[in-house]
Amino acid sequence: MDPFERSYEVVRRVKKLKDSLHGNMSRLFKEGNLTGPQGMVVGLLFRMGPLKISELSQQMGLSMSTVSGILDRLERDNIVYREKSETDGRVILVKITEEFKKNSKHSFSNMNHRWDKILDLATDEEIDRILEALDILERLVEESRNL
Amino acid sequence: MDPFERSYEVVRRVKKLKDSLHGNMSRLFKEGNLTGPQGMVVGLLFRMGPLKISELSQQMGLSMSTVSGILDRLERDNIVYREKSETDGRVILVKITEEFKKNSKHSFSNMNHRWDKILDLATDEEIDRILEALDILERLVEESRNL
DNA sequence: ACACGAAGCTTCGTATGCGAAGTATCGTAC
DNA sequence: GTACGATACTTCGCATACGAAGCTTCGTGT
Repeated sequence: MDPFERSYEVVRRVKKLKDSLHGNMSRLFKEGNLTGPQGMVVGLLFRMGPLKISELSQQMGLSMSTVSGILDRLERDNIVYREKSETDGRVILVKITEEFKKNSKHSFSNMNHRWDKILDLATDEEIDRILEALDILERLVEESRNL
Repeated sequence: MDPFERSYEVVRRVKKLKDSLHGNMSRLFKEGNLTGPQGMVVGLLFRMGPLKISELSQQMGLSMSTVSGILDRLERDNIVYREKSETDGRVILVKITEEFKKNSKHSFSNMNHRWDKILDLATDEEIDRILEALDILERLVEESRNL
């Protein structure tokens, strides 16, 4: 395989992998009429309690402006709401509405549980190999930035 | 690490990796005022000659509707153009404009060359480990679809 | 007190990205 | 030769996604 093909092959596979993970997540959350990112927000809030926008942004690896848009739609559908922090007027705390909490806590934790299972299918050794390979790839991409 | 953390860790890392690759590509192409996907289209056309929309779609792992939009913008900027196939009226052939070819062929092949180099930094053994890990992950995601 | 940079969000413009529905053309069965 | 399913694209509606610019609030220095 020449370098061109090899590079594209890896990029394609990484993309496909990310798509599969994303698609998997989306499919899980779809039962609750949530998209992947929306489900991730709600999952984080269920698990960690109220979060700042910046914390959500950091946890999800997305820019604040993107998170802001996702929250707009979640708020529109009455799933979460924004609340100004009392201690710092700049900060917005995102919380799950009581209504959604009441209606969806059970089914949602169920979804999350199934999501957790995804990697349970792997042996510890396989997990190690995966993380190692991700390390290598990350390093390569990092190094290549200086070419 | 509990299962939740482990799953999210892998997802985050895969996403970060895909972002790095994508960002790297975008940075390279930015010199020619092209976004990542746009650069990929032009790169494929330079390398393989005129292509059908469906072929581009398949090569890039994107839906036809997405490719169609990318082509709209490339056409707007006079970088590529659509041409109806003579043998099959349904088929559209995408070609690079002479203008862009003349102005950008050199710098573009330069970009592509640097892109090729990204994985040259890896040893063959590392490449093998990467592809193996990607295999494992793909298999896991595939299997977990039936949970 | 007040000026002023920094921090936290939102808004805006643009580019992806997808699936569903629509359009045009091709092949084929009849 | 014509009806009709299949194929190749486009269009539409929506949800991400980002960076740049704007707004408000906080801290700090004076």
